[in-house]
Amino acid sequence: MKKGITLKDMAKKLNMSVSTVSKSLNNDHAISAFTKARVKELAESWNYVANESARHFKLNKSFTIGLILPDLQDHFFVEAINGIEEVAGKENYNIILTQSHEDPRKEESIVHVMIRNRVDGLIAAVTKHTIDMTLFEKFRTVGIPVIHIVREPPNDCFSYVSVNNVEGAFRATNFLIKKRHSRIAHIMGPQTMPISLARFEGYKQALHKNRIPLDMALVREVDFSERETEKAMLGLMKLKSPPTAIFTFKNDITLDAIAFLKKKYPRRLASIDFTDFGTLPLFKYLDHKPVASIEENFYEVGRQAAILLFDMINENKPDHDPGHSNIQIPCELIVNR
Amino acid sequence: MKKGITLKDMAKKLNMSVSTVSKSLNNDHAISAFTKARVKELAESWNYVANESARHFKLNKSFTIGLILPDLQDHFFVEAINGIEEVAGKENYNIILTQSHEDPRKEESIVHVMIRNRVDGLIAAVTKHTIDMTLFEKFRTVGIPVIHIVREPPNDCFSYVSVNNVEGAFRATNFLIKKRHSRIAHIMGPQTMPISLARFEGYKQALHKNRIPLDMALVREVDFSERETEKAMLGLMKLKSPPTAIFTFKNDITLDAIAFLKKKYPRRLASIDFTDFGTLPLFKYLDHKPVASIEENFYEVGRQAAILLFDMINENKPDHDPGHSNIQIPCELIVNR
DNA sequence: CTGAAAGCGCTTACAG
DNA sequence: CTGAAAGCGCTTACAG
Repeated sequence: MKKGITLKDMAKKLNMSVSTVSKSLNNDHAISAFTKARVKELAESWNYVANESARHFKLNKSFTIGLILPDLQDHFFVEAINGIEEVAGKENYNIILTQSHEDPRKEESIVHVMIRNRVDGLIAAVTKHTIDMTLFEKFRTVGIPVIHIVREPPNDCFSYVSVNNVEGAFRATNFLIKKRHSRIAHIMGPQTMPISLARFEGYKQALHKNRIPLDMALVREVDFSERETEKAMLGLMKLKSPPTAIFTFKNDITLDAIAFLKKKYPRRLASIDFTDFGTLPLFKYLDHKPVASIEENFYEVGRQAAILLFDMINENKPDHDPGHSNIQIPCELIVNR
Repeated sequence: MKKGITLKDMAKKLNMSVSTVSKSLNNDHAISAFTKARVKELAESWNYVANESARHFKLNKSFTIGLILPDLQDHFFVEAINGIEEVAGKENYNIILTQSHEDPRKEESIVHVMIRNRVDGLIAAVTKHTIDMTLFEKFRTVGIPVIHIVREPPNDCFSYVSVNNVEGAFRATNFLIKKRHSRIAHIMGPQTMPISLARFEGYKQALHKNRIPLDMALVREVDFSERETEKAMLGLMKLKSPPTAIFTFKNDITLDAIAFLKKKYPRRLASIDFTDFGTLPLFKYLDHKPVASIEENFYEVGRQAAILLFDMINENKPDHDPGHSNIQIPCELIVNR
């Protein structure tokens, strides 16, 4: 980096003090219009660009928020980023983006980077394997507000914004019931993820409300690998009374399940209805797909999380714990074409 | 932000000077092992976390590189990020990530943010509509190195890293020729994008090498919208001698083209072979897809761009223009299942 | 309305 | 091996 123009350089040229130059550029009301104009003119012609590092340092604010996400390949994290970006942009904040790649050790080292860089706030989705939250408690110690999104933290004294999983699962299941299905299976995510339990809960509630008894033989747990999904599907299809509809944890599982049926039970393919969470962009090109999917509004999740975060940053009460918020964004059921 | 522990606090406690504490933590060889140990022990027990803002300011380095990308929804940009991240991580650099959302005005404001924040280097993919590069020339003025990726800058005096589009297009076309096609169409991207021209060039070279005359009736330009692709396809299919194979600019176009055939020319669907650029993640679930695709190694593009950038950052010769590099990453032809 | 001065938390050349 | 001091570029309470 070359050295840039400084306030001092301009002060010298204009025969005024550094303070006056600084105040002029900051539109301080104490400065005369004439002086302001002179300063601004010079700044313009010299291409003065303020050194933000110096400001950050002086003001003890970085005007930066940290973002820790597991993996940007999952497109919903990108949507969340866009929501966050919208709010951060308005506040003139920058975003330091990092990925944990689902590795808790990487997550730990990122957390320290964030603290060292004195981000003014943090938004994070923890890894699938994060169970120890003492890491994130450090932010409280140093007074940096943290909002968790999408992945529910295992410890519930953190602020958390996500979609309403229970409600979404309820709707997805209810949709199948309204289509006159009664043998409805659920392929759920790993029980270690709180979201899996929330969606399972919605499934149960929908059955209950419609007086359909819960049959645990129809509930299978997978880890998102194709192999596990195939195993789950095989188990379901081998039942004396196999399901006529399946609500799965998410799109990816549905696609593997459908691929399995295509391969092993092609004649059943058309007669089994799927619902799930997610809306993959390539859906329109698929010949076989879920009849309906829950569209998760991750843009809104990101936006709300950022709004919440800036409330905390701007209220600036580091010692006073405002309690933890828990925001659930409603999600919509989309009937696929 | 609460105030954290400072070097001064620790110096006082240990009855030594701030310089000694600083040097100890930085493992300065002039400091005795004993002193270092004492300092580090206290730092540990007090949970000292260095204030990077202060370091950055003092050292006149931000240890941050800026990233300007058009849109993270395009998954190849995410791959590029991962490549960049790998290198930046090793150098202990942070990444400020921004999206231009294909808007040159947004791009301009981002550029200023980057300069204000004194990033040590920048990696950018310009918007589809960027024609004026004076914006990016500002970085040269202030001595911040810039590498362009993926989107070739309209002005060729910038360093640029991308995949080898000419070679990829050559291979994709050649693959069709080897399959004994001779009526091979090309649906190209907008001529305003240099990449479109590069891929068209590869197409022409493959034809030429195989002594197939170029027939401009077989070449159509689209803007990536479904409507335009349909129009292009209709034109091709209405030819007296329609193509038996089509090389398209990218996956998305192929999918729209196939959807068009399904709708309007279902009987021709099976007999037309497609090749293109890109490898969409959902490919395995599609019933109709290109016979082969060029896999662009964007991870490597990002990695190489970052390596180049850090060479420039670390060599630290802001005045000396090292000339512009142009790196082309080879890409592989993948036969789809 | 303007300016002198202190200070944010570090690093580093220099002196001892 | 350790320390005193300067200084990075800003902002801001205070004095005039």
